[in-house]
Amino acid sequence: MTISLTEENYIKAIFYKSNSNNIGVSTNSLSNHLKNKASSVTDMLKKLADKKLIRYKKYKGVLLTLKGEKIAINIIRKHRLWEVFLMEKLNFSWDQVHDIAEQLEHIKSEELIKRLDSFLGKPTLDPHGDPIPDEKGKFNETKSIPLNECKILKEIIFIGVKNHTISFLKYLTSIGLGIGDKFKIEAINDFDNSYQIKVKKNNLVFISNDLASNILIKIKNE
Amino acid sequence: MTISLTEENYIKAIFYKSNSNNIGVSTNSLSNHLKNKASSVTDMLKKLADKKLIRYKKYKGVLLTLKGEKIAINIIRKHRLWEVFLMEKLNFSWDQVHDIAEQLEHIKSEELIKRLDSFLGKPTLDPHGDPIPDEKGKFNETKSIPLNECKILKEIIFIGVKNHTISFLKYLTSIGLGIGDKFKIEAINDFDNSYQIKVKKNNLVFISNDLASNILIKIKNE
DNA sequence: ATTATTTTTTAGACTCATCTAAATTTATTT
DNA sequence: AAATAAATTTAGATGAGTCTAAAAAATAAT
Ligand SMILES: [Mn+2]
Ligand SMILES: [Mn+2]
Ligand SMILES: [Mn+2]
Ligand SMILES: [Mn+2]
Repeated sequence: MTISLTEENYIKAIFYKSNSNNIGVSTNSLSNHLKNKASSVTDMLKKLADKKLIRYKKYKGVLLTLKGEKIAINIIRKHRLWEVFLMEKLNFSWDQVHDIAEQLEHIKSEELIKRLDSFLGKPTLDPHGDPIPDEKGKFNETKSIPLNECKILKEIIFIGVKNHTISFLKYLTSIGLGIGDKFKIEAINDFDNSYQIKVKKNNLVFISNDLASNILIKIKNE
Repeated sequence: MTISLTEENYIKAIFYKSNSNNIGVSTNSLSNHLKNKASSVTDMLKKLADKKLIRYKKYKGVLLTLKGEKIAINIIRKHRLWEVFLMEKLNFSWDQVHDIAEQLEHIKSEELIKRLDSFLGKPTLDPHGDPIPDEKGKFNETKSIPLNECKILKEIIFIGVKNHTISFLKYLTSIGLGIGDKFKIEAINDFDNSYQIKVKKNNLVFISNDLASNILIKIKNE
């Protein structure tokens, strides 16, 4: 059975929109995510259900089958491995890799991915701190919290981003923040819940609560 | 103007079928090459002509415009760079790279190709000895002759293949022949125009005329 | 110069992925 | 419990890319 590029993108979208609860993904949320009309989504859901990649009940939302989930995870694996390649080998910046990986993730060759994985040293995290599932589809999730949930002045490690837009990533770069960096919360303004942090020897940086909610961290020594 | 993957494959096919003489490529030859029906080819030729990528006169065959040619050469450049990547960095063998490169050549990012080119050390030849056009589209052709045109017992350098099928490439590998190898013609059988050659310290290998016609060589010290 | 053959184009149909507009179902308010 | 609003599906249409069958043009053979 062959799966088209379009079908792959639907499968991936369903995976991303799936909650850990067993509640089905709604047609509208897929419609928004994929920027297709809801009626187009319905058409595709019927097709994916025929192929046993999803479980679909009219009006009731949709869930991936095991088969569908495997496909989704494999695409994500490919996407993130290519992102590592683009960053580590071709020196792209972390805000440039996603769009190109969106294309590369659809290249069909299991052997290619196996070799790419080895070539890159079997990385476990992509340039944005997201875990790369292994060949069997296992994610190695490191638990993190958004910076704005941290209410104490602590030493912090920056381990991921919730927002993946180019402008957000570029902004973080501009204030000297990269994945793995340690920084210190110097002050929390309890009026607007904004932060002042100090990255290495840089000056203090002001971070709005909105920004802080998209910065995923781990508290040092914990 | 965007060019679809399908259109790219037609443009590439037209480029490959173009003779150095200014004779148009026929509908049937494209039909054979692409394994599409002639009627489908005609449809696409109309579309490509509308986009000014080809010059097309009904019943008269087709020629690439300068614009079309540029696109064709760029696709070939991408294809061959990816082949080098697959072979040099991911250790694929020369018979495995083509099919994957057929997919990779359609990835759209000029920046990606620029960086890939640098990463690979700006190679000028692909794994099959074919020239890689530079950023400006210039090919650096090295002149070669098919082995079966060489009628004297000489020292030879193997510099390319005319046939790119997996089975042919695998066979060459099995007799110890790889691009750049030097070998000596030990005998030419004038009954069937077959060859006996000696690769390095290996035993003698018998090469049929048919095989020899697909082996591109350069005579050593000439 | 006709006739026959081959090549190419046209006509009409199909699948995939999408859309708009209308109908239907589900959820929310009164 | 109706009425209203929101979400979802159905119906019908479109463009890209393909196909088969038939018509037309170009070539080759008599
Ligand atoms: Mn990404
Ligand atoms: Mn990522
Ligand atoms: Mn190739
Ligand atoms: Mn090649």
